[in-house]
Amino acid sequence: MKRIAESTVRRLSLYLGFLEDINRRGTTTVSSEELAKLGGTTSAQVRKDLSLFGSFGKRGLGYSVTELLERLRRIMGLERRWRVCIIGAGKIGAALAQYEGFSQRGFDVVAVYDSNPARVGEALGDLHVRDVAFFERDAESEKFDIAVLAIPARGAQKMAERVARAGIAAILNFVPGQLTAPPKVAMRTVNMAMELEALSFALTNRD
Amino acid sequence: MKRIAESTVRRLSLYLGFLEDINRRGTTTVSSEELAKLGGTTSAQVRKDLSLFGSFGKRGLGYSVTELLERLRRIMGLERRWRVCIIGAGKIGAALAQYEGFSQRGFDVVAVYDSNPARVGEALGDLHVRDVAFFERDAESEKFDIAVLAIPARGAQKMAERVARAGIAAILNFVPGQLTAPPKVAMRTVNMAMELEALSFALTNRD
DNA sequence: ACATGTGAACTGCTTCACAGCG
DNA sequence: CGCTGTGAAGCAGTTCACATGT
Repeated sequence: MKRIAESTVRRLSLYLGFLEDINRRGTTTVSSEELAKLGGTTSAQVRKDLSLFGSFGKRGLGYSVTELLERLRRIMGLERRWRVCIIGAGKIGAALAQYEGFSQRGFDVVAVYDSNPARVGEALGDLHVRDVAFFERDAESEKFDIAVLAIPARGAQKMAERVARAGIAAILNFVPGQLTAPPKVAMRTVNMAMELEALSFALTNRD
Repeated sequence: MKRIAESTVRRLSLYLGFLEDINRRGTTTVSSEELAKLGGTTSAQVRKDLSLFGSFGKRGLGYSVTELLERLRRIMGLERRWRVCIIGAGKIGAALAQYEGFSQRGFDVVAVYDSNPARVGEALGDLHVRDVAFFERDAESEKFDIAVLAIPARGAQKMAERVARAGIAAILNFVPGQLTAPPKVAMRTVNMAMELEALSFALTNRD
């Protein structure tokens, strides 16, 4: 399959959200123009994005909401559920562990780890924090698909490599600081400080 | 000033982080090649990014770490500190309120709001949660620069408009769902579900 | 008539390659 | 000589515009 731009993937994810709303409202048909308006883009962009994966619409009419929903779910890999482990039970890790939004979208947080003995055993929702020493053992039996890294920068690179060695091919990275994805691992980084700095830049350099 | 691409801003923020590390180590000079390696980009890209704002380097030698640090801080608007309020004291809002990374980078969380009476008054670090009914009154006297929205999707658009009307020109948006930035407001969105979906896509469509 | 699907044109970011200067 | 700064070239993503199918 041809390479898909990251911006396209982001938009597909957006469209999927819109379609879920639209479907809940009982609307059965949607045009590229309507999706474009919701997503702040153009109808041509929507059609181009979808056309990368096939022709799902009916000329003169638009797209069937349920059909497009199903197609997009398949494209995004959301026909199945994903097993997520969180590494780091600090403020952010703990908040993520209890965030309901994940399971609603098909991601089940099935384990939380920390290296701090004071935190091990602590309850987070219906999980309890495990010692990260057991991470490799568990990864083998529990088949984690995605690891969320929510630990301090120091030691994070080592941990990322442990994750990769344990056979996990995707990392969601909340580490504040430099982290290089191990080979063959898909990584997405969320860096709060960087987002705030972008706002600082925008405020400082407006018009 | 000419328009700066979002990708460029993200990289400048990265370079800034690297320079802080490098400076802490006592190194005084850095080349575009070294910054490129740290940031996973090319030396030409680094030079191009910096050249958008001036010529800070010395040919044959590289960049003075302290000078480039100062220049970048000025460019990013980080010579001053920014006053941040958080709206929503749920899991994510509470975690953000207590996240030390913000103040380290120049962002002071000075207030947290919630609409739920059960949460109002609760202590978060050395702040206590205020009733969002007082948001407008406080915004006037406390001069918030940036609002972090960490509330459910329902009602978020209204809240964004209250933020804008209160004269705050920047929003960091953690709302899971559609949110349109009010006119003249700079907004950055962090959507965890979208990041996970991008990983799902990558895992499903690899090679 | 209407909205999709898609080559072609366009825009803008990235990479190249080298002149310029310490 | 080495590394920056930068026009020019290359490439990727977006927008245009229209032929196509219903």
